[in-house]
Parts: sequence; structure tokens; C-alpha cells
Amino acid sequence: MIASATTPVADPQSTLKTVQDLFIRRWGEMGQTWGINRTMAEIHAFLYITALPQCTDDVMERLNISRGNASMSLRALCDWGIIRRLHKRGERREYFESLTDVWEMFSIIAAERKRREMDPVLETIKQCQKMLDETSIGKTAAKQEAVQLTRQRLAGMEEFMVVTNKIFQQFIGNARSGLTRVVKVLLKAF
Amino acid sequence: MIASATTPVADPQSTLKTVQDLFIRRWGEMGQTWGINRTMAEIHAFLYITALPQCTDDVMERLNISRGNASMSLRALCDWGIIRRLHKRGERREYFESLTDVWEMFSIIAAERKRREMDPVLETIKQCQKMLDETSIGKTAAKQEAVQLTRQRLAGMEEFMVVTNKIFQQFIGNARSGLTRVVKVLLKAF
DNA sequence: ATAGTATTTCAGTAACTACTGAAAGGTGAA
DNA sequence: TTCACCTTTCAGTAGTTACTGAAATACTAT
Repeated sequence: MIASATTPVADPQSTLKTVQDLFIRRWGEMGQTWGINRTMAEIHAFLYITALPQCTDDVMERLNISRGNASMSLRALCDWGIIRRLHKRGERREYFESLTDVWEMFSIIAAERKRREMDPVLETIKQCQKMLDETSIGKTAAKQEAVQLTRQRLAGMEEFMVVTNKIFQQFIGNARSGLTRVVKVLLKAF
Repeated sequence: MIASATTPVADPQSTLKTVQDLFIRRWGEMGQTWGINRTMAEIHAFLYITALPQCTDDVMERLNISRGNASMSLRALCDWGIIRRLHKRGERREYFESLTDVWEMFSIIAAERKRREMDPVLETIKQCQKMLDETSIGKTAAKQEAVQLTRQRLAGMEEFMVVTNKIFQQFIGNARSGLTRVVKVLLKAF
């Protein structure tokens, strides 16, 4: 029992599964710290690593999760656009497969996160700047000073976000070719 | 009451605070979806946006949180290295201030996340590849095929992570100058 | 030392998120 | 239309994370 736990038998039948499980678990852990829940990340990892279409029951069985959870997580992944539904001729049940190109997946995720998270911050910064501009009259010197400091900080953050947005823009839509070009340019420049 | 809630009086005394609170809330929301808890993100936003050193009680009062929470969150931010402790001459209590340079903060965070999240995945991928290499003998054709597919997926992910790591490497350690150079190069190249 | 003040720790709890399982809802073949 | 099968939904619950408040600890001035 202890032996098999520490040094799993080199059973060719199960090696592939062992390897896949290793990958799935790591991917799930990473997902968590990026704000994606573990199960969703694991389902995606499973579909990606096996490279074969899998149905809901396959997912349930492999990851030991309920039907409801599998259904909802699969839908969410489809909504993100990083997995796809797949109908097999003459089969009733639906299958799912991951996108093949990691670069494309990254582009999709990056675009969505930019839209959901960076754009609102930029908008808020602009709103803040506008508010300060409209009310900068008749105050004590100390207050004026504090306002000035906040202005500077807003400007610093704005610059950062504008530039970061531009970089994202390059990645998004260009996918693989865009990214590899970026990398080539970078590696040459430094 | 309703009037003051929907259209706050243009009181110069409070405009600065209103603006800051707006920024703080947005930053907190963003943090959450990046795996940083709301309070920590808000404390950081507060220190960044005011640009003035603040003590624990300032933080507690402004964000309406307990002493314990403030203490632990401030420590965590210090551990990350994006805020700093500050002793004022002749004062007992400690003050905290945010780093000024957004680019530097980003570099610090990127380096840490690469170390904690990307490096382990790369390591796992290599381990998986090694395991598959060592056991690829004597199997059915179907199994061989499945192994081959998984190999390809591992390779695809590895390529992506290696390249991404290189990009991160450029950002990290170069901070502002590095990043702005990167951006200049990129914007010219596209 | 000691008092007075600032900080940290942590057990308990509140708040939140993820998950299950069963029931309801669809869908295509006969 | 009905049957058989598959999918989706969702109320209830388990599990997790964040927070409080008070006690313990640390520090500094006298």
C-alpha cells in the first residue's frame, strides 16, 4: 500500500492517465490563483490534455464531480470560448473539445479580462480626474497640496494602464503570430 | 436624504475623499478577480491614491475594518513589497506608504506570480514528458495514438510557457525603463 | 522596572463560493 | 405522441475564505 503510493507501478495501461492527472491537478491549482475556480480549470485541462472529445459523463467520472457541476462548468467554459460543443453523427449525447492553439486561448482570455477589468479602471480614473478638475477652487493650501498629490497618482496609474492596454491590443487578435512576433522583437531588442 | 445620496453636494472639503473612495472601490473590485482579496487591494489603493503615509488607525477608519484585519493585510502587502513601513521621528506608531512607481509595483507582482504559478506548471510539463518517454513501449495502436496526442498537447503548452516566461523576464528587473522600452519597440514594430 | 501605547495573533464566526442530487425541461427516434 | 435518454436548473448544504474583537505580546519613554 505504501509502496504503491510512493512508487506507482510502471503499468503501461495507466501511465498515460497518471501523466494526464498530474497535468490536470497543476492546471487546476494555477487557475485558482488567477480567479478561475479549480473545477473549471481542471475540466479544461482534461479536455486539452487528452486531445479527444469527451462527453459529460467522461468528465464526471474522471474528475469525480456531480452532473450539475459538470454541466454548469462546461457551459461556462463554452461561454468563455475556450472549449467547444461537438455533435457526433448518430449520437445523442454532446461531446466537448478544447481549442488546440494555446496562443489563441490566451488571446481570448486576455481580451475578456481586459474588457472586464482594465477598461472599468481606466474609466474610473478618467472620471476621478474630471471630478478633481471641476472642483479645484477655493481651498486651503494643505488641501490643494493633497489634491495635487492625488492628481499625480491618478496620472501615474493612467499612463500605466494606457500602455498596458496597447500591449494587450497587440496580443489580442494576432494570437500566435502576434505573440511570436512580439517575442522575436523583444529578444532582439534586449 | 435622497437628494444628498444621488447628487452629493459639491463640497470642496469632501470632493477629494469622494474621488479617492471611487478609485479605492474600483481597485478593490479588480483585485478580487485577480485572486487578491478585496480588502488588501483597497488598502493598497488607499495608500497609493492619497500619496501620504497613513497609520493603522487611518486605514481602519477609512475602510471600516477591524484592527486585526488591517494589521494582517498591511503585513501581507509589506511581504509582497508593494508598500513600505515608515517610522516617523518621535512617533510611536508606524506609518505605511505605497511604492510610487506603478511599473515597479507591476514588476514585483509579475515576478512573484511567475515564480509561484508559471514555474511549477513548466516543471510539471517536463515531468509529464519524461514519464511518457520512459514508458512508451509495448502497447496497442490505440494507446500509442492517445499517448502521441497527449505528447503534442504537452509540447504546445510548453512552447507557450517558455515564450511567456521570456516576456516576463524582460519586464521583471527592468521595471519602468524596461517596460517603456518594450512598449516603444512594440509600438514601432506593429 | 513600570506604565502606557502600538502591534500581532488567533479562536470563533460571518460571509461567500462551490458542489451535489434530484426534479424539471428538452430533444430526436419510432 | 410517446418513450428513452440527455441536459439544465436550482434549493439546500458543504467547504472555504475573510473578518472581528479581545487577549497576548512588544516596544519606548520615564
